[in-house]
Amino acid sequence: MDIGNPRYKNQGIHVVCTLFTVRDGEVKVLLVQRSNKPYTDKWMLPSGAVYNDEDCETAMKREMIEKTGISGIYVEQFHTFSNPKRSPLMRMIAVGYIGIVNSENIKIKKKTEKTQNSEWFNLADVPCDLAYDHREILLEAIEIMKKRIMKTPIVRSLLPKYFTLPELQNVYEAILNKKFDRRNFRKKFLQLNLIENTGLMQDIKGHRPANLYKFIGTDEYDVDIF
Amino acid sequence: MDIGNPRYKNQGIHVVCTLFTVRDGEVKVLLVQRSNKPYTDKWMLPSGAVYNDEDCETAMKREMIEKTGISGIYVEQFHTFSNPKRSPLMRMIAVGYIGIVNSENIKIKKKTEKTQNSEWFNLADVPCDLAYDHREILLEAIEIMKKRIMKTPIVRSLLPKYFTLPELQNVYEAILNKKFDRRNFRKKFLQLNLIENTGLMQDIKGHRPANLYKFIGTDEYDVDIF
DNA sequence: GTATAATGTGTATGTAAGACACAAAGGTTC
DNA sequence: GAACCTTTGTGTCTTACATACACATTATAC
Repeated sequence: MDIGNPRYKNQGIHVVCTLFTVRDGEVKVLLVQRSNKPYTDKWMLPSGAVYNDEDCETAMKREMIEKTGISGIYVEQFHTFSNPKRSPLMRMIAVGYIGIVNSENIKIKKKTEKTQNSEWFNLADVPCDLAYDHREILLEAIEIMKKRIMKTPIVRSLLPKYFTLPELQNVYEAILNKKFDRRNFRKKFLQLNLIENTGLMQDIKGHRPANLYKFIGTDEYDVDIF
Repeated sequence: MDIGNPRYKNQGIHVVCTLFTVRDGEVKVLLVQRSNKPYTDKWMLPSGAVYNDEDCETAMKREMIEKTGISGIYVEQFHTFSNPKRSPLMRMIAVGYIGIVNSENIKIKKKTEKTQNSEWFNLADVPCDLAYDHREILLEAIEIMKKRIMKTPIVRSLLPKYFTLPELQNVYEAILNKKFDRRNFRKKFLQLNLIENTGLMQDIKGHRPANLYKFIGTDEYDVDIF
């Protein structure tokens, strides 16, 4: 192999993470605000270079810790973006990941070496002029997340360890932006055998408390609190 | 951005194509045999470097023409492989694509600048010691192809312009390695509204000829005959 | 104890999937 | 041309799943 061939010299590999959460019935995505050139002050999806001794998933998790302080997230690769003009600096492709977390107990870093701020944005409030091609990446991630939400364990990490069926239903309704019949939703989800009733009750005032459920099996996707 | 940082210097981007076909009721994959180091004489999936002025899909199609002479194929990205040790030469990630073609009328190049041979292999006959991590890539591609075969237009390119329903069923049976009931298969496929009866009849001797069908809509995935 | 606010439950209907057997078309053979 | 061979083409019944829909229950607040 002709490593120095100018046709494919100076290529770079980035990872980019679209991290979603649901709070107050709204789907939100985590963005960070740049402090450096290019795209100074623009918002972007958390992203960064892959080191030569890492695979992309490892790099993505390291970047998330460095730029946002969030660790232990479950992510899935969804698409690799390779438009040759996507970065003005150099030839850079981006391997895209999707993640979902329960943001209730997560404190995000606001300021880091390369970022001046970080925020959860409602999808409707995301600025149009994200850095690089991150708007395109985000739009594709939203579509794919909707498709996967019914098919992969991605939703586990959105809920606390114990949750009620109405809470679960609210999450699906927020993400898919549609309403479900309560009886049908419960019937369908329960027969999937993914969750079980703990026998515990929700601690709430003002109305009948709901049963608490938990996902059957692993707790491997628990999110560490930073 | 610190372009010269040794932590992410000298990275390379490859594309790799798992091109399937079905012939004589068997699923086959196209492999090429290397002539250069490393992995001299080993078989591999067609693959190559992405140039700095191309996106990955363009590079993949160019590589296929250069290494196999096959053009005009429809492909879908499926996964990016990034194990830091996957290439012994340098840090190299591979963006993986899946394609399917009707190989009946395709003549493949046998010898090129970097390859000494190319062949369609039955899946059971693929050598275990493919170059790089191509065995792993192939195994993942097979799984994903099986899932997508029912959901994307990928199967269009496997059949000639006009085909019979039994031919279509044979293709699905070969790929999924299971038998379908003829009546149920026809009922299901016809109600998808993807194909239409042309009114023409198959030209065959020895038994009742079948109706010829065609895919509704575009011919955009026609494969050029080289 | 009465009102309020949410949870929890069963049935009936429509739609898609899966199992299953025989007639029809064309060619070949005698 | 009659009988036979090979493959295509077709309908119904059963089962599972998706959808539509209304009322009783549990707790708190007043």
